[in-house]
Amino acid sequence: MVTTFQTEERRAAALINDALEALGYGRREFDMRAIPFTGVWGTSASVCYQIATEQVTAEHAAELEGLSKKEAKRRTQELVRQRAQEIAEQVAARLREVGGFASVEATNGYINITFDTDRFSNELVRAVLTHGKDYGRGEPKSERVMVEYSQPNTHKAFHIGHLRNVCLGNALSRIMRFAGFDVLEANYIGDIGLHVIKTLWCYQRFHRGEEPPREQRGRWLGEIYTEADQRLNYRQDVVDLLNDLARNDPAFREAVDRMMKELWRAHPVGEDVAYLLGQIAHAREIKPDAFYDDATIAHFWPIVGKQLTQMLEAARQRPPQQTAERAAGEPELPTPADYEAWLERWERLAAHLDWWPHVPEWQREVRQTFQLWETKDPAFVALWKETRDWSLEEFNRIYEQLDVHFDVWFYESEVEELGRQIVQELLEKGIAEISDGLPVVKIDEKLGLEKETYRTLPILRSDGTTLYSTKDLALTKIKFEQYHVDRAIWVVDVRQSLYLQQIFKVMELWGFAQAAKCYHLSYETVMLPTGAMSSRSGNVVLYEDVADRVLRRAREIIDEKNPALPDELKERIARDVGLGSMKYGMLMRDNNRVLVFDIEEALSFEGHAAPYIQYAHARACRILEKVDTIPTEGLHFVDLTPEEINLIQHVAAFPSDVERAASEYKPLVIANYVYELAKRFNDFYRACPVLQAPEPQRSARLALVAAARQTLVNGLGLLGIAAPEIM
RNA sequence: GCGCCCGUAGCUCAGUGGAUAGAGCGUUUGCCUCCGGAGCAAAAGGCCGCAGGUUCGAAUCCUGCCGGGCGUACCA
Repeated sequence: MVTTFQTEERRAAALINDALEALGYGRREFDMRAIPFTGVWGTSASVCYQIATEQVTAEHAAELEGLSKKEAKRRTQELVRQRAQEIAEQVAARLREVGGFASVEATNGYINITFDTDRFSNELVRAVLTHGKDYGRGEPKSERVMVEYSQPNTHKAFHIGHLRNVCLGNALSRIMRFAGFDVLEANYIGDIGLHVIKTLWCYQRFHRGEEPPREQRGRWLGEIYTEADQRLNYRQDVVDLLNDLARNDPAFREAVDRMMKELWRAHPVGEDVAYLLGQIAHAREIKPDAFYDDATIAHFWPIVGKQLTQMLEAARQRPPQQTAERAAGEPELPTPADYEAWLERWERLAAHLDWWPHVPEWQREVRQTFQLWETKDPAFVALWKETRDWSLEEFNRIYEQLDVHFDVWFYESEVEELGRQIVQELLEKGIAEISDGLPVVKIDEKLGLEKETYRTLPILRSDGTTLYSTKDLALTKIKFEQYHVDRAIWVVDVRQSLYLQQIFKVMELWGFAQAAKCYHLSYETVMLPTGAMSSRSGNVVLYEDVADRVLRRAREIIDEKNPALPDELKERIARDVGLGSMKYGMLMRDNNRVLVFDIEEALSFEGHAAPYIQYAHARACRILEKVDTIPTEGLHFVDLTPEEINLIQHVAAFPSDVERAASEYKPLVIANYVYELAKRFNDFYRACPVLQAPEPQRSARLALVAAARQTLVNGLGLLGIAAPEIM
């Protein structure tokens, strides 16, 4: 959408160029920028600096030659600044003759042009009110874009980390569509793979016949997955803790003799005692399969626990270590908090010492279960389908709540076969080769790169089962060939960054021109104040739990602020405000920054958050509902206050920010925009009475309120956030 | 080793090579007889990690270093 504001900016640039030419400086390429001062609506050019620099360096070459580098620099700066101002004054004088601008001034070497606010405000307000929900929409573009996002795994929990993905992907889709692209929103469900096999193994082995609570079957399945993972990794987890202790705590290493004596008394298996003694004393890695006796760890564990408790006590007694006191090179001693964390891990593992002997057998069983899938065992496939639906039901409930709707649903299970065929094709074409017994693409080699950049991508397991890459190659081919996608976007965690670059390069090697327009919108991990989320350690925050709390809190506040509203309306507002707050929290932070999710912050509806913006909207609605019609013609925007100008200016900037958000794939641009707009509206609201203002001011302000309200709605809409009229 | 990301106010973070680096939270002090106080105003708080370089001009671009995170062939 080209606004009159932008047209006027271009006209100004053209006239400046005419003036430069007439003054003998020649035409230049330069951008116009908004004047950065508050309460002024206009555009500025810094082109005079360009010209001044050229002239100064030419005219003062001899003088500058004789100076030291530093002095020359300072002198140039001084001369350029003066000259830029002189040129700006000449240009300004000429532009004033041409006329058509409210004012033209030369300040600090810039040419500042202010707009005829009366005329442009009239045009702006009329444009916003006639276009309505389409204000800011871009010209239709012929390109088809597919945004693949969400990609949840069935049989696993949907946690707060998944929310960041959904919010980003959905907002990006809305923005791209609004900017004029033909957008397809695609979901890609991870309904098969090792995690599904593990879950189903654990279900069959330990939970068959249990009836999960109906509404929570998806979540229940996620718990089974966690349990499966804990069981299968049990030995490794135990050994990891011992290794961490031996590596990071000298006191633990020093205690090894005493601990081993105790272990020997309880469980005299010489080889194991000797092994533990040697590895711990020298902080060498303990391996989970190096034990002779399955019961050794069970006997050793209480001893470790006792030692940890003692060390925690000792650490608490110890005065806090001063960094200065510590000799150089000496490692930092563990803090009480370290010991508490270790003890927590110790306790969790202590609860399942009976698992240790079974781990190898369980791992075998999982491999057998994988075979049931590979051979499409009917009973197993039926179980898979049934449990898969439990998860999908939960996902759909969440998408419904978030107002997220996909045009295309892909499933990993549906691209396995095509993936295998593709591996064959790539092998035949010589793009892939067998290395160490499995098909891989040696990308750097194929591209002729000397430095390692894309490395090697395995595309099938050596046992013939499919990998994520096998399926992704197939899926990407489908996107290109069946959906005719010109530009494919993946919204995926940053940790898969190299992996996706590899996929793009393989598509390129394979001959797909669209590979050049593949884009990975990566985002950093969502962490908890307690650290990284990990389903195995149980440190996860589930989406539905957070949503429940946030919506309940929103409801409490509405009950407080607006007790008279009908129940149904209150419920709807609570949903709009609560969900808006959650979504905004996910979008207001740059995507390549780690996001620490703090529930307390999510429950606060004050300050820089969605409710602030929604509140500005509700205030605007309060004003507008008190008049019958919004005047749009012949308004008088004269003697404007700075608050009015700032608001008008920002409303006018919406279309170009939409464009920028789309071209940079950055929903954050809109998140910032909409907050700033609300802020400026609140400033205006305080400073400028509307209903009590005398005519013609009253009409102009009413129209401005209506325009700002509409722009708030449009901007929030791009983030998937509703704008309730009352809250 | 190599590669990517982050480092800005006490904390959490915005910031498109341009003019005086901004918000929120927290702290202190004010503002509801006035379109809704989920709001507003004021104060305090900054070697924009460090050092060079490019430029008329650098928080922004380039190089090196320091600190933190992540990735690096059969997990997804």
